[in-house]
Amino acid sequence: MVKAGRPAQDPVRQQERAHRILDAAAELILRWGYDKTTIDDVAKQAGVAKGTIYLHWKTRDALFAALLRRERVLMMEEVRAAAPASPRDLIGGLAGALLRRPLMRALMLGDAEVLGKLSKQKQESATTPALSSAFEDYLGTLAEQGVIRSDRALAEHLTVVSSVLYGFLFTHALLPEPARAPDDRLRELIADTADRALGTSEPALRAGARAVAQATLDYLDTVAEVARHKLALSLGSEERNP
Amino acid sequence: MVKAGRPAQDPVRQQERAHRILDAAAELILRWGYDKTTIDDVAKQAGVAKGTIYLHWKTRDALFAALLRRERVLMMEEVRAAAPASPRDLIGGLAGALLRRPLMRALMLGDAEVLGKLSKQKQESATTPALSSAFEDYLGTLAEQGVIRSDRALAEHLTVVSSVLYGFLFTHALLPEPARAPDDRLRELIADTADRALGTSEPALRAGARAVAQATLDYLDTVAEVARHKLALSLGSEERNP
DNA sequence: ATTTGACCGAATAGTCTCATCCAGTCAAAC
DNA sequence: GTTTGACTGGATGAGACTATTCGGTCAAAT
Repeated sequence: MVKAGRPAQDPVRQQERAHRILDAAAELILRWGYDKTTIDDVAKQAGVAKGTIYLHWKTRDALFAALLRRERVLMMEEVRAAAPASPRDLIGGLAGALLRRPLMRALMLGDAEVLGKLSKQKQESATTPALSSAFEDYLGTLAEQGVIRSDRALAEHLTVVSSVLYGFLFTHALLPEPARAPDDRLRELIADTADRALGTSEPALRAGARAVAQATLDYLDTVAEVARHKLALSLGSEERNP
Repeated sequence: MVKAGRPAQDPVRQQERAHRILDAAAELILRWGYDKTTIDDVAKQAGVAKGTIYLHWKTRDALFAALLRRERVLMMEEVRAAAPASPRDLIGGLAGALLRRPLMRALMLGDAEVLGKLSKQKQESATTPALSSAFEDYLGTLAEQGVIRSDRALAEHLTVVSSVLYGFLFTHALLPEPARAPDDRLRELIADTADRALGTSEPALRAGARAVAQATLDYLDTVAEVARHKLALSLGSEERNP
């Protein structure tokens, strides 16, 4: 009865509010887990009314999907900002970024404590065509420059990288605290293992190095761009179909 | 009053019976899963009375522990029989053997469908000292012969191998059938990745190769022997403490 | 001495009822 | 047009009780 309801309609303010809500959701989901974080909690934490949240997202799940998408964007931008110049740096960057982001880690490890039921769906993501082709382009360039072995199918390279990343992260999470290597060391081990697995570790020609670095950045740019695009859709109030 | 109840006491017959019971348990657990396999089922399948099972194992869990121990023995003997001559062959052999044995796979992947509650304990296994020292000896020899890099702690080598094995197997299991590489190929990828990660892939001197092969077999012998010993304890009617 | 299977009790599964929670809606306030 | 929060109803959980299952025992049979 006190506050007027009309200062807005400004799409910038709307975006800001969307992010405030996501901030609130992130904090609560990390503290209490997905299953125990209610929309009412999020609304209170974000300082908006519950109905407002439904102006942005049609369902609870859409809200959390947006949260994860935002997290992915932040992660990819962080990786990109480090300007990796080789697949090795790229993988190291990804590993480091994943280790540093609890939500991403939980998502990747299928952590039921944090993500509850949400973690069980998550194979919906049939990778966007744009991403596949960007990845293929990237590998193509790497092969041309002779920095990865060409006796293997692209799909196999993907399997190798995924498996190495996943294996180290998971094993790391399972290990009892005392025996665990520090995160930075783990990151090195991952980058090193994946790099050796991919490569003819021939140091690449001077000129090739530039092409590789450029391809790496291009690839990251594409990935980040796609991620941002998906996020943008998730902030407007778009819908996933059932 | 016709048949005496005394033909037995022959420890060989007892052993045979233990194995028959384990065979029965293996078949049932693979068909219906751990949670749904009852002692009565096992007894019927094995053609013995329920009480007889309790002459061999004090609890249901002890029976299944014995089953897994036996599986491990069989697997290690299979790997050993292939006479791997390098860490690469060893890891490939392990991967292949794991892929071929549903119970081992289920155990490794924590497959709740098959192993139910059992899969949640399984961190009881604080590796036997004998195994650790055998492993250290093995790595020591490899380092001496220059086939693995010596700029890394032993524990890290272990982490690397575990992570690679685990990562590939798990990713493999998650992937949708059509996209999955065939088991043989996967085995190659695993062996290759782990080998590159461990190694100075310098081909090792002629003389060194023999020493490496010998060390590999020695290591496997020790592991198999320890496994057999633990199994033997599990067949007698020994007890684990709570 | 060995083996058996009927038997026991603890744990689990099933059923019904009542209370609570919470995602999502919408009429009213601004 | 925008925001709100009381409200709804479907779902989920708590509680109380019964039925069934199954690990483990032991007296009897051989």
